[in-house]
Amino acid sequence: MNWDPVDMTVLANEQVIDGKGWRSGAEVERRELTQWFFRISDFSEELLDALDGLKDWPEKVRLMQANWIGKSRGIEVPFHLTAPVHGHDSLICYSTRPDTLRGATFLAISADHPLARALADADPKVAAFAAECRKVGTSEEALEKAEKLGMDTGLFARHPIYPEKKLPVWIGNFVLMEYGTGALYGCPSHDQRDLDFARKYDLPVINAFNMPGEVNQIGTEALIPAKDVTVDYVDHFTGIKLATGYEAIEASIDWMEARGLGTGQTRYRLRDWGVSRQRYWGCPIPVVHCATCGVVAEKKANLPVELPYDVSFDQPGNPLDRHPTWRDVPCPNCGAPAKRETDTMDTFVDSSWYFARFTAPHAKTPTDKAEVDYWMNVDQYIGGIEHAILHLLYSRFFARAMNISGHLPKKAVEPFNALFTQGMVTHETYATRSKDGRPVWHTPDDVIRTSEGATLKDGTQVEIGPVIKMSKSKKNVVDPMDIIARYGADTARWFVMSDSPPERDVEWTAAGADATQKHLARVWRLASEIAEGGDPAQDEALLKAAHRAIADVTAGIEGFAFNKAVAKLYEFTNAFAKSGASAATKRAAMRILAQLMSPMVPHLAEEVWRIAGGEGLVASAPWPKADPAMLAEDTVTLPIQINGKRRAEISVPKDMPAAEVEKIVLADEAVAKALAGATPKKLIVVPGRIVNVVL
RNA sequence: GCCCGGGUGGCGGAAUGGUAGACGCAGAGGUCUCAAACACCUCCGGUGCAAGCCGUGCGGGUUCGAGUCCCGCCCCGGGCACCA
Repeated sequence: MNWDPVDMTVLANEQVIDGKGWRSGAEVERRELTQWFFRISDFSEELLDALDGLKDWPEKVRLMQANWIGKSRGIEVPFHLTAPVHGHDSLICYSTRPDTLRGATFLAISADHPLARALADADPKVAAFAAECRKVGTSEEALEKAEKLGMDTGLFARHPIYPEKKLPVWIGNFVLMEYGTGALYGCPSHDQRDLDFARKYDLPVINAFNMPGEVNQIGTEALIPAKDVTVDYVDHFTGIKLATGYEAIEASIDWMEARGLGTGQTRYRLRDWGVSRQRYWGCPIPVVHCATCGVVAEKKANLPVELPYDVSFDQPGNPLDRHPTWRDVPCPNCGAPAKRETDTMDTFVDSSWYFARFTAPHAKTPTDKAEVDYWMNVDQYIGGIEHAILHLLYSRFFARAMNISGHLPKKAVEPFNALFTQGMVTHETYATRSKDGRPVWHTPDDVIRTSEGATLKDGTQVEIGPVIKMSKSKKNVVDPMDIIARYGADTARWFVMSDSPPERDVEWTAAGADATQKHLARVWRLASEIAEGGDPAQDEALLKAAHRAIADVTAGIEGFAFNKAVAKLYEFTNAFAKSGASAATKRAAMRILAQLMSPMVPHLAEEVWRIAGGEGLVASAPWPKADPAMLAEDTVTLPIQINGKRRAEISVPKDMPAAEVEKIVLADEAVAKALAGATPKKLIVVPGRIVNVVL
């Protein structure tokens, strides 16, 4: 945990700025606490495998989750110390690249490794270095970006394959106790981090392989080809010469296992889910600590344990720790005075199953069997991309756990059938400064923005900040109610849908809302002004446009491409406005337009539907179906390219044979001119698409 | 640092490897009007009198043809396990 030694409190990663506490400014330390975990790691393989079945999830989200779970094939190799130290006679190193063992030139252990701790107890210099290591925050980002530091322990271990080689043992701040075994062997030639470390501390660099036909001199860049690339191994212990990384890794594991030098392992990067929070806001952990019985689960009859209401937040730390009447309870087992667990659960716990609770929000039990059976799964889940990993992975885990505990049916272990990740709405930020220099944020409503800058209404200058996602804390929010109040809900909805694809971030602007209203007024006018008479010869063209619109708008809506659906509605409206078709056909076309618009502008659509002669409500009319016969085109326009550049175009019947198209192309003026009597080298006709003449 | 996205006119954006810029906004010109508003029409990537040339973040490559595929970069955003 991040520990603020001045405020005596645990800090979130977000509250650690440049290694210092956000309030106290004190240097933050990494501390270990006894904590509660959910054993999500038991589900690593299952959560990974099941990703393949999530057909209606974005590929990128499945990829991110797969990488997060991080399945890897590797080996545990004991390196024997030249002499036992503090009861340790070997260091077990984990590596995913056992094929590079030849290049191992040092060992590195985490500052939290048992051996490092034993050394620290005995040597203040090691203790000081370990303390230095712990000053780096707990986030993976902080650890990765921190300068790589090491301390030579003076110990040596023998190389398991080349026992004459003695490798120095270092403590490294980049070695994580949480991953692998907390110890690794450094192979600088084929790992950038190891190489940086080796160059810094002047450790040897030995190639385990070269690119075929080369002898690679390693400078400051490690040689790291992809694992499916064939490389040339140097004196490999298995006898392998040319092999891919994958082949050599498997051969190396087999070879090591056969000689009892190591054990093949399948590991996952996914760590258990630490749910303990030293805070008030979170679900209490229903556990009591008893001096005689130990850790005891609260009785079912006493569940749920509720948070106390009379709490004060006037000092840092967890108010539950300072709340005796809530904290001090009898042991559920023996009845002796005992203490409640005062850690609460991560609020991700709540978001991991709220959708299941929503199926029976008043049930006395977490879920109601009949209701979850009926309502689950979620057909379409919509959320921001920032939830791609944590929330969505925890929910998948939780659903499995709830299935095992009988709270969810088997069908709901993947709770979200389809996922759509929408982008974020962003806006500039506006700030003035308080007396002590801290920013005071202002909402866009209170700011007068010109091309030169921005001021408050009283003329005070305002700093313009970056365009970032709308958030209450930065006050860069715009209330959609303002647009609704000014233009009505139909215009507001159409406007919001019309421009940006929903998966993309959008910088909010109200510019264009006026134009949207004009367009909707135009539709209303077109519907009201359908005059009797008209030319039946134009009916077919209008109906074709209508069916084209049905097909395109439907595809747009189903594909979450609302902006494209709106564009097609504009096209159809324009075609309608130009059409001189008969009144009956125009009314039929207008009814189709009303239906297609109804998801976005339901109120207007009902009115238009009515005046165009629609029966009942447009909302209850069945969605129109495009007639394939109406979508077919008889002639197509083919662009003609000469050497890949568009030079002319011809209009031909849709299924004209390629040979006939060729004749027409060769007779074309522009082509004849370019050819100047010669025959083309190549003539490519892509039916219905394009023609390319290669000279 | 690592993983995942994205980068196309003045702007939002469109484009199964096949006419780059659909559709909309903004802008320019015009018709109507005493005038304006509304509405309607035309133009609208850059450059050039024109033919043409250039153009989808940058540099290479594959292909008859690349915004789209491949390799190497740059920039922006999301995530990195205690922001949720």
